Amino acid sequence: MAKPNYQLPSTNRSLPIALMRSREKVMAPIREMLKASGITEQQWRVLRILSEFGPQDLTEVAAKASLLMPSLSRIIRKLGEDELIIWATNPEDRRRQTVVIASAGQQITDDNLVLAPKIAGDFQHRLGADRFELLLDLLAWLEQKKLDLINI
Amino acid sequence: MAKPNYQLPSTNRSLPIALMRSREKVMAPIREMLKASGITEQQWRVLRILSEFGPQDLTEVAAKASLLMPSLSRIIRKLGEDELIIWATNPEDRRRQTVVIASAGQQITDDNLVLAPKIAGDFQHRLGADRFELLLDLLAWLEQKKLDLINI
DNA sequence: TTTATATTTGTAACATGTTAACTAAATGCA
DNA sequence: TGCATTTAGTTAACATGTTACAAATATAAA
Repeated sequence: MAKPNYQLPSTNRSLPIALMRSREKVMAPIREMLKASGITEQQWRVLRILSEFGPQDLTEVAAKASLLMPSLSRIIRKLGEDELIIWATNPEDRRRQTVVIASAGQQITDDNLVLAPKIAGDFQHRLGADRFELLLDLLAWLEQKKLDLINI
Repeated sequence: MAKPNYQLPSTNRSLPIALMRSREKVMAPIREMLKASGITEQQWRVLRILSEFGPQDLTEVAAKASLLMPSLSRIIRKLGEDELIIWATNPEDRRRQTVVIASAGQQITDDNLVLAPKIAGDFQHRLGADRFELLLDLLAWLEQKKLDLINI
């Protein structure tokens, strides 16, 4: 057993942990809302993207939903089994799977679109519109540069 | 098949998605670093907390690491199998499991504490110290109030 | 003391995150 | 054309996230 080192930096102002905790807080009411429809947060993201951007291939969905392909692959299979989406091989490039939202999926999307903006709006109201936009900008900056470990 | 509704709000300025993407970017180099030690991000959080705050019960670790108990339960079992931690029933309250970092776990913690602050520092430098602090403050504000769905 | 309740942890079941390996199809090029 | 390379997607394996439920222990109330 090692003697603990009490000199470490505190986790309290850790950016990764702060991002994770904030995300939990933001997602909690959304998950609560989606429970009534029997879908998960990720399934909701996929349905919303199909509803907003129309039929598209899996790689496009993955990019827009920030899902890795293996996750999306399972999600699409589940959504297909539940008949919330329809998907088929693209005849012009038979590697591609083109996905379309089905009526049951559109219904779930419509149902939740009443409440979803109100939840988002509550967080916006909590911070104030200006600070809310500032937060989104700061988060976007984090993504801009590609981190190179060698140059740290 | 439903006709897609193209009137939906864009996902581009969605706070949950922005938080998730930022977190991915921030964690990527940390995961890269930890790969050399053969531990995951969550295992690293647990080790770091045990190193920083000393021996403590599982519930305390879960709160500090923002892990749910079922996840922590599995992580602790794995860390124990790998002999990175030691844990035992608290004799004063035999429901409690008190966990202590082991020497191998302390070694991993020490190894990574050279690089971890540099990775964090890179993001801080990317935003500038002031904006970095502002970001942490904004994230903290998100968590402050408890959201009540009924009052939205 | 006995019963009821609360607390701490564990387990199960299912969904997703992550990396690696793989298949099939399309593309680039000698 | 023939063949290597690239691209799109799937599958496998393991770890974690999430909810629900169960078990053990401690504490409060009757």
